[in-house]
Amino acid sequence: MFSKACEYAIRAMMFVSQKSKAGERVGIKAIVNGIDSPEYFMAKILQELSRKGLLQSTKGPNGGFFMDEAARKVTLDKIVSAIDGDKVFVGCGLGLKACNEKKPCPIHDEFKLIRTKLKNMLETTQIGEFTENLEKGLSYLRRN
Amino acid sequence: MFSKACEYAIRAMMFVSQKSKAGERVGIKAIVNGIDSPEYFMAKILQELSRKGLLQSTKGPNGGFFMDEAARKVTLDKIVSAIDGDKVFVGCGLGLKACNEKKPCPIHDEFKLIRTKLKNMLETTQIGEFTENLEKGLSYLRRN
DNA sequence: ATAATAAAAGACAAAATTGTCCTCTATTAT
DNA sequence: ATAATAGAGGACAATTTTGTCTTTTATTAT
Repeated sequence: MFSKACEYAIRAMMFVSQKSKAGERVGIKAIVNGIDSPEYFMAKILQELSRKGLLQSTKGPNGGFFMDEAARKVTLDKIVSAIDGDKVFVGCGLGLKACNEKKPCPIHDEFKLIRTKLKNMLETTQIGEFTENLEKGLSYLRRN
Repeated sequence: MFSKACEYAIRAMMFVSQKSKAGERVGIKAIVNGIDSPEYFMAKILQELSRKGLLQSTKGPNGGFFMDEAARKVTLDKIVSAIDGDKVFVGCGLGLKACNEKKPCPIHDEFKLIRTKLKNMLETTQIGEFTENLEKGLSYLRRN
């Protein structure tokens, strides 16, 4: 569904969002430890997210990544788009380039419905929504 | 969503199903031409599908692939499982190994809903259902 | 018998994705 | 000034996926 890079991105954003709400900045090491992802790969992904303005960072001692209130309201589809592009949202389920309303593939309509649901879910879910459950230990971000 | 191999598999099955309904057997070349897929790669995929009993084949002159009535009633999820395994149906949206009801990832429930819809669609769609629209030219299988 | 075809297996190549490492620069708190 | 940290870029390796090619065998219609 999503690429590994995208999965890491989402989890990292959730992690940073949680810490930011508590007023903390988090370094790459802390993030990597918090969500159990590969360090250097994660660093590149965070740079990309930062470049696209989805999270903030400051250099120097006590620097690190953080998210202001606006960033914590960013919806999941923005993160997915930033890392995976729009392929999750636009491609044909059967890989047909020219599949569209006029020349639909056989599962075009059924597939569209699923995709609309997914899109809708991603567009209405803010990254900051998970903080509470994470704090309570009702959901979690590490992979093991 | 699906791998390329899986997309080819589904399209090939639709194609063979259509031809079989008309009483024809189709060789690999005809299939490759009919759905615009890479020949040798397609051959391996068809062998796999054949091995798993999702379609039939006969050797010799006028041999080729075909699907009996039972095969044409096979649902899409069987094809997906045969080629991609169950990863579409079981994995966590965020790539967490241990994500489950007890220790859900933050988007566990939302994601489950989407996946259930997809699963349901695949389980209730028979490969032979598309023949009519294909015949009428209302949907198509080539990628260009 | 011959020719046509799928089955099978393996080798290989190309491309994409994932992951690691290194170097240098910029910024900032102390 | 120094140290800590992110940013940037590039090189590279590992892995997975996709795709190509060759050879051999088995089967079957004619």
